[in-house]
Amino acid sequence: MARPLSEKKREAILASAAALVATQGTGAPTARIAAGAGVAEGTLFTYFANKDELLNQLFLDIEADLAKTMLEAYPADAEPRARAKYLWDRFLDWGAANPTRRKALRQLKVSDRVSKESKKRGEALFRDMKAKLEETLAGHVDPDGASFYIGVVLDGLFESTLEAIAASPGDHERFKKAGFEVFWKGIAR
Amino acid sequence: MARPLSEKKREAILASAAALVATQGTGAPTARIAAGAGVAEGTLFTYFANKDELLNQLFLDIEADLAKTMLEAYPADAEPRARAKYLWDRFLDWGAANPTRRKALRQLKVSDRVSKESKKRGEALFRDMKAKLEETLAGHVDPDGASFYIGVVLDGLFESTLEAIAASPGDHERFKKAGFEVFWKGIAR
Amino acid sequence: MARPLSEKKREAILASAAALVATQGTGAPTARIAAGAGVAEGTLFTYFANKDELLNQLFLDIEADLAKTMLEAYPADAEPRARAKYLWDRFLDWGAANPTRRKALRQLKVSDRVSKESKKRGEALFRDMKAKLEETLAGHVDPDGASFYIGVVLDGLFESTLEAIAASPGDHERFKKAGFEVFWKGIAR
Amino acid sequence: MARPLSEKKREAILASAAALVATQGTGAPTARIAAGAGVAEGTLFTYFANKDELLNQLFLDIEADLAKTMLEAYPADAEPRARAKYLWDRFLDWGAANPTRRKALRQLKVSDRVSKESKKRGEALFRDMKAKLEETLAGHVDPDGASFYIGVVLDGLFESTLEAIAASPGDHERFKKAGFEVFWKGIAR
DNA sequence: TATGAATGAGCCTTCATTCAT
DNA sequence: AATGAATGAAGGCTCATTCAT
Repeated sequence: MARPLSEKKREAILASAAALVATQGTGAPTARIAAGAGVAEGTLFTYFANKDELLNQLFLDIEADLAKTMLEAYPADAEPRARAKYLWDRFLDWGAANPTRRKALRQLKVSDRVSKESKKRGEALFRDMKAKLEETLAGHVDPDGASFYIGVVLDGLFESTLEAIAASPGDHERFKKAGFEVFWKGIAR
Repeated sequence: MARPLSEKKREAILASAAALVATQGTGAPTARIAAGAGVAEGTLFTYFANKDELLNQLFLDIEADLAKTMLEAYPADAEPRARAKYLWDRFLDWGAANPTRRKALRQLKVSDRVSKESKKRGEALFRDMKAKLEETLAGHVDPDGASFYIGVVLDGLFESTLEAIAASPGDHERFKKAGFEVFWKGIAR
Repeated sequence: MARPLSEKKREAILASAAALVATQGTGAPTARIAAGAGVAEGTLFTYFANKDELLNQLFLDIEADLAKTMLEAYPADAEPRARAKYLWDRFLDWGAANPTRRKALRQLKVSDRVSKESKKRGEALFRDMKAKLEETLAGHVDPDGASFYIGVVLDGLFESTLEAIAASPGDHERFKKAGFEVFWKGIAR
Repeated sequence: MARPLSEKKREAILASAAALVATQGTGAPTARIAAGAGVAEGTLFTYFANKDELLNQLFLDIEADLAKTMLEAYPADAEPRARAKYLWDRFLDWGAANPTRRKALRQLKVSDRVSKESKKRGEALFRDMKAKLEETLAGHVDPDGASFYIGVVLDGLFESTLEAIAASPGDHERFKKAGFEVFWKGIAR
């Protein structure tokens, strides 16, 4: 190989794809994605075999980013509520700080161009976190349906709360706090 | 009139659109939608001026269906918890009974081809129901942020619970009940 | 036949066709022509077998109108110049009074949807007039190429002069007079 | 650059467009134009943003060609009649030599797909020529309405004469000469 | 490797014409 | 005869992907 693939370009393409998928959905043209990344149309295909691969990689890239963010500096020794609150806050702050990636993720989640395989790999990234959370909540939750609460409810509340924050940014802190309360009280035994 | 526009055909087109949008998103070809409805390609455009109008009408059609379902036979005289439970159950049963329309709605909600105007009109359909719910909950919820709880949280929990039911239909009743508990406890004062 | 074809409707269709062909060319949709005539889309086809026939009939209709206008009240006994001037003036006044039909005619003349047969029949309508004109000019024109002068030059000057009048209506009379002078002097022996 | 836009292809597309517009008008399908130029359907749109732009460029291309032809080797020192005759002959010879482009021009002139802006730019190409002609004719024409004579009459006679030549090619030289005589005598003071 | 012109399948939409009412 | 919904071929244009440079 004369020149190795440039990681910088790969990232630029993913970033451009995120921005366009966020606003236009998966129908965003590869030509426009390439232009947004400052590379030629054809170059996109030296980094991603085809559009579907780009979309799947983008999905995994965002999921990995989110998962990494959530587990960073996790206060393993704090009391349960504080640990849960920590995850919740990280979650929310990431969403508020990355509106584009969050919107792109929302589109990718409903697209059948993201394969089941990718979705499974995406979930796997959160497995560790979920395990930690389950541990944390062991003494707190209503045991009837614990995994349902954790996986699904949290996700739903997260999405909704971010939506509310996006619509009314001034209430960021208030919604963040209130949302957690709903979660905490809702799952209580 | 030579031949009146057939309500049956209009509905067939909307049904076909729902089915295809559910699986392929708003990129589903009009030709395929027409074929699915058993009409000629051109006929679609005598019922809907263009694809965007079809998509917007589909959105409103589904929202109206859902709103109507929820308010039918509302037990205005029951005690608060029962009234809230009634809405929750209707919501969920509709979703479980109409997986295609629900998936289509999910796609339409993240599409920018559905206009803000349509989204506003969609919300209006639920205004009455939300008013009823707020009344119902007046004595129960934490007054700090009641509207946030009701509008957003309910929606998020609903979506998540349906997702969970879709993934594991056997747990329909269990998830339905558990989801409501989260909601009810979560928002309690 | 239950009801005979209505001459009034036929004319309305031709008038609407003239207006639309004038501005949009022969690509004007039959549906729009029908609407402009106040009849249903399908009705157009009970009066004209198809679009080409409509276009050809329109062509002949306009040519016949023009031919008739020119020969009405022809001063057969006046002196040559006056007779020629008479034709010229009629020609021009018709054009100025019927800008829509004139523009439509211009479009139809360059369209291959008007058959050669129709064009021949159109010319035939002017044969008589041309004969009269040739007689009139017999003593005046340069005999070398008389028919060329009469048919072609007159037409060209006519078209150009009308164009000039359309662009600057205030100069109607001036252009009418000047145009004739060019013709008269130009063809002089 | 990967592959520069090929001037040869651009010209092939324009030539194919001229041929098809000449016979079928501006309704000629882009697919057929592309095929006639030996390129893929899509390629046409890398050279021209859309059909209207192709049509406008074609119009300007032909006008520029004609304008250039007329001013080449202009005998600025000859006597007035000779200079006028020179322009007339060039005009006519171009038309006779380029029947396709002339017919296409005729279609484009009556089409509303050629913008006013393009028509204005087309006229500008002849401004210089017209100025030269006016100078030439200064001592010859009837001063009352000189610009009317020159701009409009010449154009009309030109068009008519070419039409006559096209219909009867054997008379080319005769019509060329006769047409000029009409012009020269017609505009004389 | 990077570029962007070239390709042609596929999409949305229009429209002349037919036909049920 | 009149209507206008129904039809499907055709048109303009987009776009993922290929490939010459």
